[in-house]
Amino acid sequence: MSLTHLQSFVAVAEEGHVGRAARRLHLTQPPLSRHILALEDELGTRLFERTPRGMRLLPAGETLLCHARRILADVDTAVRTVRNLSTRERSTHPES
Amino acid sequence: MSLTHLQSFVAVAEEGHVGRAARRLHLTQPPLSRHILALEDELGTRLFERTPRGMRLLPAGETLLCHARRILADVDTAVRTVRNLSTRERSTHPES
DNA sequence: GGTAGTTACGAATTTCGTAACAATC
DNA sequence: GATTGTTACGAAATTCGTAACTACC
Repeated sequence: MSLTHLQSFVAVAEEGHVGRAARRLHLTQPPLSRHILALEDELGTRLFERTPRGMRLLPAGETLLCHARRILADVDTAVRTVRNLSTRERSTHPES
Repeated sequence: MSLTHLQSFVAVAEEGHVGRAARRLHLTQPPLSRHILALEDELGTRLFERTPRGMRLLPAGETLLCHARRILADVDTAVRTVRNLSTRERSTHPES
């Protein structure tokens, strides 16, 4: 499980389409498809139903989507918090 | 930023020592040291103070530690939730 | 035949571990 | 000189993209 896999998963879930999600992520279809397959393999269950139109979330996928969004948002918050903290520290106590 | 980097960070923070953290993670010191340096580089700030005894958390590191623990716990929960869900599904609706 | 996802496979990138280095007691 | 973290660098593993394949209308 990696953040890259989770980002890929959310993009495919939101687009319902590997091709569009790949464009959105500036990737090609095959690696993105592999991310989803790896995730399904690791979790031991299918996350999407493959339809002729694209990908539709299955119940396990719906559940993962909630968790994935929260995790990715928390990572974003963590990065921005620590960055802001260090910026403020630098402007308050300049060292040079 | 990757989950591997966050795991490495938490281990070093808890052990206060790259060598011990490396043993705990079944890794050698250099890659682990690089994980911390990469994290510090990405966040634009030092996370640890290097002492002759080992590594001591700086304020930015304390902040990140809270976020990192929560993120890693959420990932663990997500994996276990989806896995349990699929196991229950399989025993309730056997397909073969 | 067009649209979708997947597999094969070689190239590029990343990440690892050994060895050597630097710094502090 | 012993203990700590870091840098150099070649080897191993991962991940990418192109091309070819499969499946469904």
